[in-house]
Amino acid sequence: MGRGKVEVKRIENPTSRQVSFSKRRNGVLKKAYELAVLCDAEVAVVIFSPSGKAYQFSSHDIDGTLVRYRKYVGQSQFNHPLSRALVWKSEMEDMNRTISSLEARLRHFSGEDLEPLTIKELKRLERQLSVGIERVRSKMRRIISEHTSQLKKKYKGLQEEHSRLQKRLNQLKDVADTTTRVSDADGVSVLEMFV
Amino acid sequence: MGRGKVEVKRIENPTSRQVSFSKRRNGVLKKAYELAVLCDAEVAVVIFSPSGKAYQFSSHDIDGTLVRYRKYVGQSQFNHPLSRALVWKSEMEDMNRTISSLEARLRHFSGEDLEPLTIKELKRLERQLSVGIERVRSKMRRIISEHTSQLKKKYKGLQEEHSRLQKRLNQLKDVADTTTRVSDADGVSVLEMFV
DNA sequence: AACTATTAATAACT
DNA sequence: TAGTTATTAATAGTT
Repeated sequence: MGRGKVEVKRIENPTSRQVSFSKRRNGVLKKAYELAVLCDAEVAVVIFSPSGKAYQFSSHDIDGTLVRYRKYVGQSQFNHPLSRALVWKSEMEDMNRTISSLEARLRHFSGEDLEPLTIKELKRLERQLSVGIERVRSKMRRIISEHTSQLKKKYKGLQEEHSRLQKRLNQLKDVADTTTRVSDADGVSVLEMFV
Repeated sequence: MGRGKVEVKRIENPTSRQVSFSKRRNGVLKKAYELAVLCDAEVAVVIFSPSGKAYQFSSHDIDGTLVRYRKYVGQSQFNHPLSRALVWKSEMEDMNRTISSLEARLRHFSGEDLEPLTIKELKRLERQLSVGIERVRSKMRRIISEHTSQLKKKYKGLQEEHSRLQKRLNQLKDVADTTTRVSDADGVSVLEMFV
């Protein structure tokens, strides 16, 4: 149906190939449409050009047709959305179970929902709690003692500073007394010179 | 391309429709194949006959082509597997965060990983732990006291049974003594009759 | 993008 | 369902 028979193999000339793609693409889509209308069939066609542009025809909803096709060929493939969904679902159920169990243990640690526990489990729980509380208390003691020793250090520093200042003050007082005795006439307190 | 032009509308004659379906189906699949080979395109075709049978052509992996198509049209549809996957992913991340937080709280209750806690949080934790341990201990006391009172009850029952039996035994001894005194000649102990 | 010579598809019939 | 044929439809190469 052209000027000469064509061999079914890749057209090497890029221009010819592009032109043929346009023509034949329309041909396929039209044929698909006619098949669907004339013969009451459900048809879906997806075409990607070599440059990556997509073309599509579907007589019904394309997602519906593709889902129907997957159901038809069976859900055997592991990478299939449906089976993936099942895998995820089971993973989420797993996580939910983990969460429930963790929440139950937390409630037990708070002394709630103890009804289902046996005396043995209660003993174990008490042991864990007393270990826990002892660790928390020891941590608090350590923190408090660190705070305290820091305060002590600061206090000691201040004390030293204080005594240094006291000493300096006394020295100044001595100087002032002497100076006052020597020349009190000008009426200026030597102490005021140090304020 | 047949004996007379055909209007593009559903063929009413079921036989003709079935025959046309067969021929045109092959036509579409062949055209799709030629398009793919000649023009280096990626093509996927899915056809369902009115009776529900599926036919398919794809130049590459059909699932790959369909996934590529979905990516191409965008993940806008909410029911789309890809966007569903994203929703699931975020839900799972959420659950993972929940699990991590629960595990951290459990470790804190066990007195582990206390480093990041402030003194205020430590105090709160100690309070919770002491409430918890007090509840556990009270629960244990209740259970043990119930056990004890049950044992007491059983013991009392046994005691009563015991004294009843003692009494009965004494009565029998009395009878035996009397009988022995009356007729000891046949050498048979009356007691043995009660064994 | 339009034309046209030629091949391909297929409707009706067997 | 398959083969034949008359006829239309598709399209390769060209303008």
